[in-house]
Amino acid sequence: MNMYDFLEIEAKWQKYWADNQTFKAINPKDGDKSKPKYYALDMFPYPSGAGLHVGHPLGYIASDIYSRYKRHKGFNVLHPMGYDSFGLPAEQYAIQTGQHPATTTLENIEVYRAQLDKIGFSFDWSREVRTSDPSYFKWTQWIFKELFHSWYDNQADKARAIDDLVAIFEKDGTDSVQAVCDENTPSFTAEEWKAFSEKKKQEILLDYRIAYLAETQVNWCPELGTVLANDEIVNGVSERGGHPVVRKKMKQWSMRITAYTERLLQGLKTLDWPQPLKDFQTNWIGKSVGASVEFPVKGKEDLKIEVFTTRPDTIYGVSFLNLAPDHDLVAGLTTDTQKEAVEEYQKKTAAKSERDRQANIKDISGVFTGSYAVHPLTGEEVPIWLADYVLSGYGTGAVMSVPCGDARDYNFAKHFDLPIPNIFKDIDISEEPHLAKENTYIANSGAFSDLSVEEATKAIIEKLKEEGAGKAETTYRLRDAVFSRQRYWGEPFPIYYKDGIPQTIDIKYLPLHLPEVKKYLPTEDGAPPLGRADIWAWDTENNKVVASDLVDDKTIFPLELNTMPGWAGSSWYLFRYMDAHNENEFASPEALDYWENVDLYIGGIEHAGGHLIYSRFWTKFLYDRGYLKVKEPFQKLINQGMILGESALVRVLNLKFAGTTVSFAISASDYKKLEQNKADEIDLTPYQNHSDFPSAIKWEDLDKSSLSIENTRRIHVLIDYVDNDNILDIEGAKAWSIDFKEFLFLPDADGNYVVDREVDKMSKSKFNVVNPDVICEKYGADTLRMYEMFLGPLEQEKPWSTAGISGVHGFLKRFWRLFHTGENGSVLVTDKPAAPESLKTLHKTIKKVEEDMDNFSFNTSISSFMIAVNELTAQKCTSREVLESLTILISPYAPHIAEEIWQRLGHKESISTAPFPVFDPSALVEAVKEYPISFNGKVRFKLELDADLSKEEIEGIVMSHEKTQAELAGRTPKRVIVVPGRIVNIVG
RNA sequence: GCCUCGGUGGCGGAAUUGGUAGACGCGUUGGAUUCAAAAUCCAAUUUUCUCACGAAAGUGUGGGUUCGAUUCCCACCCGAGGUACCA
Repeated sequence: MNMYDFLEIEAKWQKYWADNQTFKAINPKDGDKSKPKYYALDMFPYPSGAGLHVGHPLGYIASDIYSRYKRHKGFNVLHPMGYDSFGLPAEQYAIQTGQHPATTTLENIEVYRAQLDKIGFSFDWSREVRTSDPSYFKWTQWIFKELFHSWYDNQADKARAIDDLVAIFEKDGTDSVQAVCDENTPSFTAEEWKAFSEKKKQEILLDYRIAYLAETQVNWCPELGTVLANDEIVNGVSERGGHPVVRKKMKQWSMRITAYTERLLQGLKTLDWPQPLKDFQTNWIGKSVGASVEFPVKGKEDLKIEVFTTRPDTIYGVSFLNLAPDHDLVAGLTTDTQKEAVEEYQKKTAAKSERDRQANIKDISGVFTGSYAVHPLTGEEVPIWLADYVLSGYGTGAVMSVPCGDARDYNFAKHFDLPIPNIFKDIDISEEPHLAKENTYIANSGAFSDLSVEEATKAIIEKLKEEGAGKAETTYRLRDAVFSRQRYWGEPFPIYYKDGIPQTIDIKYLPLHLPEVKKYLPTEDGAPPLGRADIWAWDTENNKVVASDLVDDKTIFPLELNTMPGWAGSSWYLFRYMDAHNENEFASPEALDYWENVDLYIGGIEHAGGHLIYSRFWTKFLYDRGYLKVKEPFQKLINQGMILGESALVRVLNLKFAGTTVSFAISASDYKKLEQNKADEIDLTPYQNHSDFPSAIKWEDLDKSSLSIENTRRIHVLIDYVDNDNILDIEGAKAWSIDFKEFLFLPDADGNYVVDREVDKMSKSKFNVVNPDVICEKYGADTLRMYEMFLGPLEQEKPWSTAGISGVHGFLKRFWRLFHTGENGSVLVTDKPAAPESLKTLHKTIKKVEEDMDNFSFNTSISSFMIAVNELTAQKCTSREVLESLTILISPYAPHIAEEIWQRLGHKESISTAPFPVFDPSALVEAVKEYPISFNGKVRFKLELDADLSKEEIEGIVMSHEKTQAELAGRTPKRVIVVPGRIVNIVG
């Protein structure tokens, strides 16, 4: 009786929390900030059809523990959850089945919710958001409109309303404007501006808008029928599905994120993010500081080659120029004698895929154009070459080659026997180039000789400026973000086209709902799926969507057919949670002011280049336009490590006989021999004598060539059929899957078949997925929560293994029993003062748990809980004070059992309202009383002391102690080192 | 190549302003309880030598600083992840 019945307890409290809205966060009235706020957020999931496995909740459990801890600490905690519910898988499924993506998405969300609920999270579900919900994407469309109606003013270094720009144009034309805009934007006077037609004006403004429409080179994926962002492409193929991607020019919506490069970079310094993630974003933005330099072409004075360099100090070391093979000027530079070679080289490079170029990174190739450039400072002639290591997409697509100071230039010069002038003082470059900048002085550089690298950089840029041959310049790798997707299941743009010019739809008429289509594929002539919609035109008189064939381009106009990318909805969702049901604003200023930004954000590292950059961009934009008071969305961020699955593999060898094949499940040693091409060492008698070997097949017919690694494969088997010694339950596996039925298993001498084990991402195809529901049913959610934390540090990748779970489960049982020491297992607590040793146990645990919380080191807290429960059990502690405090400490980790015990102790309120116990150092005084003493680092003995004494006091006691005196034997020590609470060393 | 993180028992992992390395858990071994099993409890468990008392070595390798180094410094080895002809 009174057993720890976790199933009943957990169901009971999950219902209680839901019924009582225990975790509903309140937005205080009138901006009352007397209670400090804390915003803990998880990266919201895309609800896929596969449901959750034990890896998914890891981060949620961590943020939940921290949220519960913060509630105990008196914070007003916002801890919401929602779904990133627009996305490709639902659309692919719709294409295959014809089912509307909204339907499947809804079903998946229900499965997710049921699974999440079983784990006992303290989410405030009243604030749930779904990016595909019209009440949500209304505001995504609104933000797009704001981006469309904004431009970036470099002088103010912020985004401003486009109306401001129009006013400036009307007053001064382009003269006083310093904006981030398209390269070929024309200059004009105020008069010229006023004279422009409305269409012309709109076209010009489009060059300035932050959300703009432009003909851009995009990554087109024919297989998926859509463009992809750079971060959606991995190794030249699409991240999803692995389809090939080609470059193509298309008219696309883009986001002028490049306006924010510097601020995105600077902002990183203010964030408490993991270093690898910051480094990733720094590289992704890819800032290079240097100079652009113009090299006139000899004999063609109108032609100038602009190069970008980060090392202007080395300009006297230039011995040739290198252009990208597809550089615009190549045709004009090539002489007749070199024409054939150049064209062949261009063809060769163009044919190389991204992959080939990466694979052949060591191959040096290039071709001379026949032309020469004139060095802007020395006037010397330098040959112009083409090389495929120069990329047209970066910088100016041309480099000044300084072989003595750059590895690629050096190798190139050696390979083609070009001169390698040395411009470094006292440095030998005969074997390798000199790349370092530190302690380096320039030589053979005219007036700049003897300057340090740093001095020379400045002086040479100055000189180039004087000569009109160059200027200081900074380039970035980050490009503007393509914002159009040729998909159905995404946010429609609030845009229609009048005379080819995009117009926005007023907020009053938003959201613009997705139209119904019969098929979710692109149209036959290549338009996006929305091109199939019968009702998809905008009636400007009645302000509503009408049938597409009514378009007359007078009052009824075509609507945008593209939809927004996945990152649109996820870039601002953190703000919607603050005021999730606001129908008039994306969130009220009061709510935004109160909750500010996310204090703790937990999620995977895979969003480093996408979501986490875009959402910083939008936050800064909304800040510029006065909607937000914060400049960054996520103050602290933790990347939780993935939980991996352990999979088991059976090695199968297909032996071919005349006309048929027999599949053997072979031993690891035979497999290894095949791998090492030592097939002749394999003993074939067990194969031949296998009891199930078909009698109809003659062994003499064996095709010897089938004894090779090519005829093997490894097949995943459900891990449940494998024991701790990796021995396979052959009968079980055969009954489980039809594949295994036909294999002839070759057991070892002891009759066991041993499988290979591998640790890998959890996936259905590997049969290594562990479902949290199963764990909850067998051990309970509290055990699952604690065990996931106990596996190891949060940030670390770790394999899931059910082996250790009994330890945590056993702890919860002992915790339960600690209270049920009364007659017949009833709860027994007393109000008598607690024993000092019990107080010691308690306060040492409080201290440790608080420290662990500060460090997000949840795994070590669990160890101290285990120690505490063991000690208190041994002490037969029944003190209410001690046991209640301990329950509060444990409750963030194991909330269900804590609530149940809390109630059994006579409390009416949820334990989540209880204050966190206060640490009392005096309870620990006795705990630290042993000081080992050493003399000359050799002799040591222990001395019992009281704690909380000063160094001097301890030293006095130590020195006068008889043991010390005996040890010293009349000698005087040189030094006595005292570390309070630790150790005492006496140095002779 | 570069960047980042890491390397501690049979396993997951503790321990950092330098202070008794191996907490806690798993596993293993032995024992108690039981007719038996499950469950529970107790004890041992870094390695080597020793019947034992005990001794020595020991945190990837080699050096260094220090009375004292898993921790700090230098050089190297190995592993994981990321990234790249980025000028």
